[in-house]
Amino acid sequence: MAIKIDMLRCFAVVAESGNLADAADRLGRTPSAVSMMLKQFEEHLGAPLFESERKSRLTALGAFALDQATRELDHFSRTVTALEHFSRAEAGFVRVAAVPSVAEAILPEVVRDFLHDHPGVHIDIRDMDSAGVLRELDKERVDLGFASAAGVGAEIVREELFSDAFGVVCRPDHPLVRAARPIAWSDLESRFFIGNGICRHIADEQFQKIFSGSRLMVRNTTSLLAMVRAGIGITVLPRLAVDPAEDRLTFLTVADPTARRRIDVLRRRHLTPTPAAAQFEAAMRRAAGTVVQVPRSTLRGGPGGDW
Amino acid sequence: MAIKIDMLRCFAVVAESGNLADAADRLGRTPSAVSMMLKQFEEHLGAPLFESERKSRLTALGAFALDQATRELDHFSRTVTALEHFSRAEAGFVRVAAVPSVAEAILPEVVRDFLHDHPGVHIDIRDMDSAGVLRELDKERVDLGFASAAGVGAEIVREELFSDAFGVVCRPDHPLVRAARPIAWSDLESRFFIGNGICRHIADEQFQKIFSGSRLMVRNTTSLLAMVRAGIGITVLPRLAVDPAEDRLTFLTVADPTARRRIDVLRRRHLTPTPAAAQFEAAMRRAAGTVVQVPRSTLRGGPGGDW
DNA sequence: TATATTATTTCAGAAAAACTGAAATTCCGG
DNA sequence: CCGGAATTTCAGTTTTTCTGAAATAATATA
Repeated sequence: MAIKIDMLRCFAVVAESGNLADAADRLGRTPSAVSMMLKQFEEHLGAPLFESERKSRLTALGAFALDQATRELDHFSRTVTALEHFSRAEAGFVRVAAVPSVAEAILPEVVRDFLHDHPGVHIDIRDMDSAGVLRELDKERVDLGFASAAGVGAEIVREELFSDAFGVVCRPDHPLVRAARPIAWSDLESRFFIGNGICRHIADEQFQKIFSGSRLMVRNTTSLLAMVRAGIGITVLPRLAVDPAEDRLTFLTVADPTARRRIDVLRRRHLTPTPAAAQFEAAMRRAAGTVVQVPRSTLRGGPGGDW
Repeated sequence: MAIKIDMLRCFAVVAESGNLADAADRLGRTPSAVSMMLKQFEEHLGAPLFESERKSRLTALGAFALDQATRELDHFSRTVTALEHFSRAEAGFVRVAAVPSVAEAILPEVVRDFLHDHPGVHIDIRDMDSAGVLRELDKERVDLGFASAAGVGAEIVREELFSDAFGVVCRPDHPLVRAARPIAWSDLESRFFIGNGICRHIADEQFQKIFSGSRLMVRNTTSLLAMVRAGIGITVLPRLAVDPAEDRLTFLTVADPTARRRIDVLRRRHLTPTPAAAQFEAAMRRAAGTVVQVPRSTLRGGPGGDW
């Protein structure tokens, strides 16, 4: 019979206890089981480990074996806990690519809690546009992507994380605010509309006419919102792209129910995520259910944008 | 079920083989046994180790586990071989105390062969008188003693290793050589007898008279033999105290059959020797049987000396 | 796209290993 | 030398692991 970890453990406990009965107690076995295991170990080595039948004094071999066994058991338990921690996502590495609005609106909270719950995990986050997210994923440079990806390749799996409605963003003193009802696209016709990258994908024809007629196009959200705050005009963005705590801006619901931006979780197909990544994805899903105070999308495979 | 070394070994072999069948072959098991063991391991970790059912690509957890398992298996095998080597005395340490004649006549050869046969073993040898050997043994500063120890304490076990006859040592041109027959103690009466520490213990009364009447006493063998070579006189020593290759000296058998010096192997009682020490003792016994060309002692518990 | 081929898993029973409780043995102190 | 305590042995039981056959899944082939 080959030497097993259990033999070493058994021997070490007996050697430390100084007698069989206590050792058996500590091991949760009967003394006879312990005795037999010890005998096996001695038979394997071909020499006695203890001076006499009373297991109090070690032979030279016993002393050497105790030292070796102690080291081995320690090493083994480190290995096991390392494996367990990794598989329970208490250790590991998660690389995330996300579009800015996710990175700014949802990730911070999720990451804070996740780091707290999984002390050994490192997280790497990059924000970029949807195409970039797909590219990173494709090159296996990230484990998880959060983006609005309409057409993804066969190698990428896409699952909806959440969707948020588009709405009109304007100053609180803007005339539209007084309407106190969902805004129709036609309401925007007479207004100064600032175009942006994301609303380009809203399907509605009427809106598209307004969009293509806009005289100002700003691609960066921060700049875009600064323009709106300055009273230059209004724009249309998904809910999450605008900080709700920003009181110099108002987000107005639009009447068109199809105007939603959908964010997917993206993963490489046939590539099991690290346990840490799987846990992170789960945390993101939970957050998407609570943080986003909007109904889930009724629009499948719809358009999206890079916020 | 707890993680076992066998699980790690199984997993590592499969991961390296890239498929079950080959791995099962290498492990000497059927694929089904390997499959089940792998399943157990995965269940313990709670996550898959391989990407698909074909065990070719590892998941992130699998890669991590392979790394850990490889290290662990390596460590484990080192531990096992260390234990096995130690118990087979291929490694270890033997501390020996011996009286000079043993240290000079028998030990060199035994040590040479032993070191050759047991590459990992270290040997420490000290020569001293019998009392010193007992003292070292008592303090557990040596594993093995070779000495003539008449009265030993209860804590020391004594077993005869060999005995050699006392004889007369003189120059080849000494008149006694011409006698060509065993020397009687009476033959020494008219000779210049050089006393030494060991022959003090020869029981014979006639000899004791000669001994006590000697005008020169030399306690160190080397000096003693130098005196004999110089023609100052003759002495009486055990066979092994005189190098047979020394042609400037002759060793003459004495008639008294009880005049033997007995060398014992000494060990501490209730202290199992290290495997290395046990092996060394065995080697000494073999050597005592062949190197010493004298019949075994017929004298039990008899006197001895410090050579 | 169906089919043949190969690889893996599942299942049930067999074999091996480990365990238990009782009895026997050994050891140690008085 | 005896009595109690500790340990070992023994026989039977439980647990674990293994095997071989059949089922299932994946891949290659026609």
